[in-house]
Amino acid sequence: MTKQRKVVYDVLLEERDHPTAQTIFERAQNELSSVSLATIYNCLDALVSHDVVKQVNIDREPSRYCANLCEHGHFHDQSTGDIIDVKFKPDVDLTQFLDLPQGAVIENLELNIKGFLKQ
Amino acid sequence: MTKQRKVVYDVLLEERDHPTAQTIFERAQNELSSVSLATIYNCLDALVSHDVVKQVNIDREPSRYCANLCEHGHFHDQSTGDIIDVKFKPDVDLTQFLDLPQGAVIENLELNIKGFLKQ
DNA sequence: GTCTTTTTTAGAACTATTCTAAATTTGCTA
DNA sequence: TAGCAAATTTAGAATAGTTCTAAAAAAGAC
Repeated sequence: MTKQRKVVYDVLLEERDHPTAQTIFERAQNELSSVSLATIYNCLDALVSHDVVKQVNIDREPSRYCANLCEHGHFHDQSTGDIIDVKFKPDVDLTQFLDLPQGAVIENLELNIKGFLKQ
Repeated sequence: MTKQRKVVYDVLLEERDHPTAQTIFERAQNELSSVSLATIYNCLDALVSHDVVKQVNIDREPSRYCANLCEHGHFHDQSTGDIIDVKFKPDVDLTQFLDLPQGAVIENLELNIKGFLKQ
């Protein structure tokens, strides 16, 4: 754990708004002005591959990053661009409502919803 | 409807294997050797924005395209790279199992599952 | 059939991300 | 604490999927 990784992780814990690498870079510079964008990517890769951070991809937009580890989906508000965590209701296993191919073993489930918030 | 758009659409109807723009380009060249990659992208954009074709994005891999219009998710077999359509069981509304933000109006729901097929 | 609009095309440009290679830091062992 | 190997950081170059540009071609309306 280097100071760069700590700063990146702290940025993600601070504001849980699913920032992009570029936004994380800008916030991290406030703590550690010498940090480089390549390092932000390196740190995010390390955190993601150690399952401490989740990478959220919606369409082909820049990846966003999220320190919420419990299983959840994402609601993408198309009027504001905000991304909001969507919890599954207690004890719900979504896969039981799907016609999965025979023998399917699930490693990862990703649910992205686009829409807007009325009022 | 131009001949290029027809060819692109026909390619998608022919083999329902979720090809990338590059693959569609290669297949389209068999029918219309003068077609360009930019045109493939243009045609796909037109088809997608007219809701005749769906664009499927998984991680940050190249977009794939799909002529299956009924609501479904995608199973991404990590050993073969194949993408398999996953139907929802009859009369299931996945959103009723989610804690959506108040006032959420859904325009689009995307479900991507990664894993592999045992045996 | 002419005219306006749309589409196609090739190639340049763009952008998020990854790679490279040198410099620095880490952390182990003594 | 010093020395050393391995890992990490850094700046800048490179990459790759996609989008843009502007000229040529095609489509469709009248």
